[in-house]
Amino acid sequence: MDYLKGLNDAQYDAVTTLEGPLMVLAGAGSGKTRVLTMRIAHLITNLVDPFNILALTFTNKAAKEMKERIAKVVGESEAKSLWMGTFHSVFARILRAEAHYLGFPSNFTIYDSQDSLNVIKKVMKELNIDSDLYKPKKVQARISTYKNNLITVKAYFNNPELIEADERTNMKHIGIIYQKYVEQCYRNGAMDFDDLLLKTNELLTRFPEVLAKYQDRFRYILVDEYQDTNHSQYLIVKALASKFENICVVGDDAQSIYSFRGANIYNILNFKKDYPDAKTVSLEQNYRSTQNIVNAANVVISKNVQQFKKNVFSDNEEGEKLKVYRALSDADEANFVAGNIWELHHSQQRKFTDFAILYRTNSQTRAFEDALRRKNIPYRVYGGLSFYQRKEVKDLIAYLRLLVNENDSEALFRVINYPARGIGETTQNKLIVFADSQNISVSQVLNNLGFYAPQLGLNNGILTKLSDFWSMIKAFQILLKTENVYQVAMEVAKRSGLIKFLKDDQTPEGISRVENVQELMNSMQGFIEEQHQLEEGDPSLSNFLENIALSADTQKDKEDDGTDKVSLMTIHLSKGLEFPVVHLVGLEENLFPSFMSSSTREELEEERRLFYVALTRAEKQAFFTYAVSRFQWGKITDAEPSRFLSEVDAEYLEFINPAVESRFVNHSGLKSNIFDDAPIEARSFRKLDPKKKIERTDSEPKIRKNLKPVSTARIINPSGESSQDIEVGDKVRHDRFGVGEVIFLDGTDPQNIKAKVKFQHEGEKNLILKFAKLTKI
DNA sequence: CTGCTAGGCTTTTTT
DNA sequence: AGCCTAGCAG
Repeated sequence: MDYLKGLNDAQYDAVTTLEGPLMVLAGAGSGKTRVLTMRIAHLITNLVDPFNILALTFTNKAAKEMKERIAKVVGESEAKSLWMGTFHSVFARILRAEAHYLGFPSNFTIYDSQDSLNVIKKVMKELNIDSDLYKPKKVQARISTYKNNLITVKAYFNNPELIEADERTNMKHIGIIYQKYVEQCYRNGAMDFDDLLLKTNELLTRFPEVLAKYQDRFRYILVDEYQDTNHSQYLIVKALASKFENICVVGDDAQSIYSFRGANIYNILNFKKDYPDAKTVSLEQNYRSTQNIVNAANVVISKNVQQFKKNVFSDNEEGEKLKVYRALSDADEANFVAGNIWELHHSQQRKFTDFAILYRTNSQTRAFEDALRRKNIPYRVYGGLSFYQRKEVKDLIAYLRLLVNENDSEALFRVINYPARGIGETTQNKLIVFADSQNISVSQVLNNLGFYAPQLGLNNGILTKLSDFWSMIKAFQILLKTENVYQVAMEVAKRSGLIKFLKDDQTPEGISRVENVQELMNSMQGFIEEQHQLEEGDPSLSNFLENIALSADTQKDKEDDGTDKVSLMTIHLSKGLEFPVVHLVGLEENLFPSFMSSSTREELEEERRLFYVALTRAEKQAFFTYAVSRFQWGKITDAEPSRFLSEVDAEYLEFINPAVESRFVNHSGLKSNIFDDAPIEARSFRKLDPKKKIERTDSEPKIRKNLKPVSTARIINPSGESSQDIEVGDKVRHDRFGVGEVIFLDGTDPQNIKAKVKFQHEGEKNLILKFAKLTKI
């Protein structure tokens, strides 16, 4: 039982309490993951069959990592039969097995948010509902909320309060949209993310024999990140655990950051009510961070009204103060961060993997990518628009989805005229209207085209095109019976004309689209190999599709080649991770806290928890940055520092721009005075004479002027202006290729000079001077 | 039916 | 800045 050594008392308690309900309140950095893994390992060494253990995590990544760690303790073969994964993936699997109970095909398609939004838009169009009044995104959010609270269409229409509420907000058609949307999904043989939970609930409630089966199977249940479960998930867990009550939930109310998708913090706050006999263990010692970091985080989170009393502390060194950098622009901010990383990489011999750049929104990524690239710092962006959400990738996937589930009309109409084959909107609408009128799916119409043709009102030319398209799909389906996923996809890409269509576009974007499709093919081959290695591997197309529907991070894993890279990600994605040095950037009002979340106390508290999560990722050092103005939404916007900065006690902070520090200390109560918008040169004068503040607005145009060079000067190349005279023999630096020497120049037209450069690591390259971003060194 | 352009609109976080 | 749509020419 080596693994029990080195646990503190609370951890030991949590690991060894195997029976009965248990709630582990795990403060940030308190060894939560360790406790969870050890607990599972302990169950298995105490002869609990892994087959009877269900562990629900928040991300697939967390599941994968935990499984690997467990395998190290109890061995590969034992770990294999564990059920571990996200709610969505675990219950998708169960739903496939039991789909017939619910009248769904077992090969149902899983719609991601994008797909479901498309369906909602179409439904609204059919209903002739003004999408200006009913923002599809809002409608989608509303429907999602209903589903997550188990309010089915029927329940909705039986609940006058809900209907009234929607009427009050001028959305009285929500109900009918909801209904049509659900019907359409059903007809398409598709479930959206929320359905995976909702239908599981339906399955367990309506069919006691199914419930009994899974209750017996999952005798020991563990739920990680319990504070982020929604009502629907809560009910599933409760139902499954109700027989044996061996349920262990782990979480931290201070880190609940997903209420926007229905997470209900009361699930954890009320655990004791659900299980009066529940034992509670609090893990309060933070092993991760310095005292300064932990204390600063505590101060901020204490501003929240809604929380458990907890005393998270650190016995680590006091550590450095948290540094604050005030940037002039987003580009300046990014340059500072990149420079800082470079600095620390050298002065402290830190690896690049030691660094994380955390931001509130994905759109902030770009500036940092630019800055890092310019300094030749390797980095990796997590999240963002996933590979599988790219248009060209989704298009090919839509073909594949159609092969597996031909009722999926979302997929069908995505590809029926892509690449263009003369089946336009008019034709498509006729098909939809007709199929609707007969209450059948479009694929059924296409399957019996000859029979329905007279009623469709289409000319012979179009009918031929339709039947050609459909026989192509049918041929693919037959192929699927004998060939593997990769071969089928290849055939689809070729025969559908997709590849040719993409290849015709020789712009850089077009080329990268082809590469992305290639990449998708590669990932299929990877998938096949992987599945063959697994004992119960399933290399089928439907399994492939399920994998990519439920894991936004499949492409991340692939990129995870263990090389030394700086991590860039949203704060949400950083939950559960830790880094020696964290840069928390974009600390500005309306960005963080988000302008979408500053209206109610609840929203603001969630933003504050988000800040808490971000800060507690840091082990040794934390840097805060904010920009005084930011290029965003197509224009330069002035920004004020985030309120969270002023919520951190000054004793934990150190300002890197000295002028700002004195201001901060002097007027720490008056936010508008703490940070000002003036350019640096002006600042030193003003500091002495506060009266000059009146001129503040006058100085704004100046900032703009000053700003531009900062953000663009280094991106835009001296385009042929020959302002940068590069000659043979010069030492130069290139963004991507590093340092090299110019060995040959060719051409007289200044717009078209070619340079042959021998790079230290990359060898010789021919570059067009105009485009290559070469800097003389 | 397709392909192009100009103009309008909306900007969070994710399984 | 990017995405989507409407409108128009071929």
